[in-house]
Amino acid sequence: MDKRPDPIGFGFFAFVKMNIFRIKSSYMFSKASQYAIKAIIYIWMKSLQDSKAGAKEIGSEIDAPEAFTAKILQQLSRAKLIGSVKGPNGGFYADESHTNKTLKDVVRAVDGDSLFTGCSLGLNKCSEKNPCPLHFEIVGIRQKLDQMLTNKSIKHLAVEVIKGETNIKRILQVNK
Amino acid sequence: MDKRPDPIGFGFFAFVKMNIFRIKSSYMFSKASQYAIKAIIYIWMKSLQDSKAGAKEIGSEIDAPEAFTAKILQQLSRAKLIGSVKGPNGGFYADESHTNKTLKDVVRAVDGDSLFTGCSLGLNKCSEKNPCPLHFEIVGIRQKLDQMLTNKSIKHLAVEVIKGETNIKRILQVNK
DNA sequence: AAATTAAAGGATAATTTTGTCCTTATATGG
DNA sequence: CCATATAAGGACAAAATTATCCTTTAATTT
Ligand code: FES
Ligand code: FES
Repeated sequence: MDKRPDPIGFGFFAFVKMNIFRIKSSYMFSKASQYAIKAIIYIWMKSLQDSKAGAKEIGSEIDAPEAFTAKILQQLSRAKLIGSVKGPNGGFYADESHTNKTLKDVVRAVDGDSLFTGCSLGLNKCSEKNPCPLHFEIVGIRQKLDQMLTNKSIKHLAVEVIKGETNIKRILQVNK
Repeated sequence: MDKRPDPIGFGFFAFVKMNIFRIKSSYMFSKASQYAIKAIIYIWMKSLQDSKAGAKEIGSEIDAPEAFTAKILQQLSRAKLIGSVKGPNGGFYADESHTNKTLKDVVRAVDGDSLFTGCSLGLNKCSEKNPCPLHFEIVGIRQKLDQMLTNKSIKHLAVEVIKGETNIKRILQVNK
């Protein structure tokens, strides 16, 4: 039976033995993937306006650390999800040759595909034959996520950001 | 190793300057949450058979490191998602007072609720008014996940494992 | 009451992910 | 060809997550 100090009556002691357990923040995508998605959308935005984007600019425009963003851009470039040019007026870009690349490609390039194919509860293998307790529920959800990441055109998402319908950057604390 | 097809056809150059970047493994849930989910299901299994489970046993039965599992069990216990008794014949258990606890409670107890309420692309706040490019697609998926984690009875999941319909432990490499 | 058992908790280590900095390679413009 | 700008890459640092070990607390059994 839990006999820890009553936070009201013994608030001081409660404070002393406060959070031993850190609060984590888990999301669907790793930070690297989040940055990658925002970066590639931004690159498409620039490319639609016939210009390239440098790593520094991208990092600052998507609220991501610049050097880390540069690493991620390398990965995207090596995976041929974007193009890159060195030197003056160089930078990252996307063109027709990249139009059929999907957000799923992006996520897989930086996170691998455990999100799509691994067992949600960490069994060594996701299997219909030996399903984990969440398997049949998770596969449906995962499939929806998969479809979304393959069907949504990155270019189109970029257009929406250009139109101001969606944001790629930290929301300012203006609204209530 | 992820070696996705290179549509242009110069993949072998890519091979030369192989993976500087580590492959990560991102899942929907953190490892801590995965262990927590499997642990609470196991505890229910034991409780349905009128016995308690110790941290060591639980760790070994769900293929999780024992000491780490013990930490997670502490969190579940403090969040009152399970009960615990010290001393001989002690251990962790679940009873009627825990029947209305959900897997969502479990995930939130160990991972917080950024998975449910945070922006999938890491904007400081998920908002309909200032949505990120994935917002309207993600909310649907997230809601499905949320519903699943609140509606599936943990007790019932335990019954399924008891019946052998699902697994909580590493799948053996026997099947093909 | 004493011995025993198991959870609670603290400290710390290992690993992974995230982030920084600096050097090297290379394309561009002059 | 030379200077410059920018991506590529390597090495390293910081932070977060995962993992281990040991001490303390509290039940239970004898
Ligand atoms: S077996 Fe766990 S998600 Fe498929
Ligand atoms: S604003 Fe990004 S998920 Fe809602």
